[in-house]
Order: sequence, then structure tokens, then C-alpha cells
Amino acid sequence: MARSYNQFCGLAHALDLAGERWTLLIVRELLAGPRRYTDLKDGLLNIPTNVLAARLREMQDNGLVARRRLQPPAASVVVYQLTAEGERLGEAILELTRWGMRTLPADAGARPFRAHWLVLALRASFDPQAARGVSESYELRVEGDQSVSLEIDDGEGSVHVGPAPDAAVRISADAETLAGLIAGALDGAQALERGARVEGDPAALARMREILPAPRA
Amino acid sequence: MARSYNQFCGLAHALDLAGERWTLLIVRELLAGPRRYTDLKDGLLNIPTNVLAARLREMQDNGLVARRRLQPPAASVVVYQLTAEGERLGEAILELTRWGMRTLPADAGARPFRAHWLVLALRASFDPQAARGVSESYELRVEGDQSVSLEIDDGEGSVHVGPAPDAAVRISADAETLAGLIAGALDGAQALERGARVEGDPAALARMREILPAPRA
DNA sequence: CCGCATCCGATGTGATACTG
DNA sequence: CAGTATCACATCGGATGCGG
Repeated sequence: MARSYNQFCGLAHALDLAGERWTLLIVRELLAGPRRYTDLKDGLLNIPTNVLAARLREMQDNGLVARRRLQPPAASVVVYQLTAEGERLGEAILELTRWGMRTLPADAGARPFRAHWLVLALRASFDPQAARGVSESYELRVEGDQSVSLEIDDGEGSVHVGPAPDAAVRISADAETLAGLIAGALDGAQALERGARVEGDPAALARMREILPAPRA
Repeated sequence: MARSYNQFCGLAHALDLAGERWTLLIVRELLAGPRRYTDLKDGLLNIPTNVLAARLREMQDNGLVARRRLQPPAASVVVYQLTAEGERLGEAILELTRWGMRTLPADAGARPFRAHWLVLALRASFDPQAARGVSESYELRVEGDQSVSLEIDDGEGSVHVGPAPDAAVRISADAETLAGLIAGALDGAQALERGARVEGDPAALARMREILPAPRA
């Protein structure tokens, strides 16, 4: 096993299992569903391939990740997916994400970005209190890429990659602008300056902004 | 600055600021209040002194920690304390702690332990739902060391180091047994076998066990 | 003692090249 | 596509030193 803190403490043990460099970011990728090796490498942007391989092995040993082959006829494809224990890291990751979003610099464009990270950002920003009684969908359309949607059914929110056909609000912009908007690094006016386009009911837009408050410093 | 993931993502940014080895454990120590350099070194058990010094410098640069001198006549004493931003890591740390407690091995005694870690364990286990309407205190008395107490005032819980004079339940045992009990690595019978002594009302003990459920696998 | 700084060997990381 | 192999370099862990 790798280096251990070896302390009788829940936090130290959590960090022994999932605290090494890159590990929580791999969990971030897998929280969006099973992924292949190259998808992971692409979604993590700068991870060295040997480090990714090593982490995936450790995460299997630690019971966070399972390695699977798809059913025939696609049996040559290997995917990694979170175990139940790995999934349970989701809440801690959301808390860390909220904390990080508060001080995320507004230099959208300076830092690379992937559209599917919006899923995490939406989940982290979602305020169940503000969503009470609401049933509607919002779609963030990433120019030249996929959409990410938040669907609310009687206050219950769920986020997924893909369009929302009946969205009450649809915001189209480049990835950095959308991300900056959700994180609160940009306000509405700045987003419009950067070419964001908004369709839908202004009242629904107001609700959306309350349901997705930016956890800002 | 240190190595950065350089991704436009709240989680990646959080890990840039607080994800390095030892950093979150230092925050754990400081969540219990300001500490001197040697207290930190002692509470962290195995941290190399140069790493602690380096981390404290980075954490100051990142705005997590402030370095202060006490008022005269004790002006020679240097203490480190969390900034407001550092304090806000508390929720994420509690989530990680809960996750880690679920699989913390029951080998109490095999891993070193410090009494004040019980503060974190109690906070992580506290269930506000179960505490509704309750107003009483519980004390964990660590043999040969300090006590740690949970005081509940009309459902509002607060944990601190020190005795609770009017505790409804008082459990005395060695540190490892108390920690194992709170983490759920030991059950009541096992704790008694290891020499734990319980004073107080059995009904209050039952309430305490509901208010402090072990987040176990 | 307290609060670090310095030195050094072991280990981990990052970049690139290569293979079944 | 899914990794393994290699190597320069950064960081970690452990010991020791040292001024206030």
C-alpha cells in the first residue's frame, strides 16, 4: 500500500484511501458515470498516463472503483466505475467543490475547461430550499459541444449531460462563460458581453438564479 | 506557488489550495482552536518538521491560516489560527470524516490516537434530527487525559474539550476504546470488555446513542 | 524548550516514448 | 485503445542543527 498517515481518525483514514494527488479528480470524472481509460485521461487534462494507471489500481485495491468489460459484442471495451463506497464520496466532493468555487478566479479562458464539469458545478450550486415546489428545467448549451441540463421535479433536482427539450430557460455560451456564470466569477452582464444568449421566460430565469446561487466569497 | 491542477473547476481549485499532503490534517488540528508550532507537530504525530513549516507558509499564502503573536507579556509565543476561509473548510472536512469513519478498521491500539480528535468524531457523528428538543450533556472521559463533551441545548449541539459537570451520561475509558465506540468500530459490549465504565441514566444513554449514530459500513 | 532551517536518502510525479 | 517502461526532477520523511 501507499504511504499512510496511520492515525486512528476518520479524516486521516479517508485521506489514506482517497487523499492522494489526482484521486478525488478521478472520482469527479466517474461520478458522471462509467468511463474508459482514454476518456478519463482526456477529462483530467494533464494527468500523466502512468499516474492514472497507478491510481486506478490503488482505487480498486481500496474498493472505490471497479474495472469491468462491457457485454459482448463490445467485450473488448474496458470501463471503470465507482463502487457504492466510491459513490458515497459524492457529498464530500460537493462540499469541497462549493468551497473551491467561492474563490475560483474569474480568469475564464486562462484555465482549461470541460463541458461535463458543469454537472458538478450545477450539483454543487443547487439549493433545495429555493427549489421547493418548482417543476421545470434549465439547459446550458455549450457552443460546439454538449448541453448540460438541470431538471427539477417538484423540488427534486437532477443534473445530466444532454439537452432539456422543454427547458424553461436556455442559456447558450462558450464553456468558460457558462462555467464562470455558475461559479459566480461572472455576473449576468459580463456573460452577455461575452456573447451569452438567453431564451425563455424572465420569471423562470429569476427562479433559476435563486435555485443556483453562486457560492461566492 | 506549488503544483497546480490548473483546471477551471471548483474541486480542482479547492485541491490546489488545500489538497496537498498533510494540509487538511493541519486544518483538522486548527479547527479546535489556535495552536502553536509544537502543538501542531505533536497533534499530527508523524509530520516532518520541514513539511509542517512549508505547509504553514503555503496556507498563509493561500489565505487559510494566519500567524499571530500573543499579546504582551506573552508576546514571544507564536500561534497559528484559521482565517474565516479556513474555517469554512469545516463542513467538507466533516463529510470526509464521516466517509472515512465508515471503514475505519477496528484495530484500536494499532494506530496512534489523540484525545482531542474525539471532538471531530463527535461533530461528524452528531445527528441534529435525533437531537431535536433534547437539552443535556454527555461527557467522554479519557483515562489519564482530558475529557471531551457534547452539550446539547434545545437540539443545538456543541462539542468542546473539557468536562461537562452536569453530564447526563459519562463514559470513561482509554482513548482508543472511546474512539472505537464513536466510530462504531466497537459496540457497547466490546467497549465494556475493554474496561469502559458508564455512569448516568440508561434512558439518556439510549438517547446519546441515537444522537451519535456511528456512520458505519 | 520553541520555532523553525538544513541536509540527505527514499519515494512519488510528470513528460515522453513505446508496445500488445 | 489501454496501458507499460524509462528517466529527470520535485517532494517527502527522517535526522540533525541552531539561534532566540
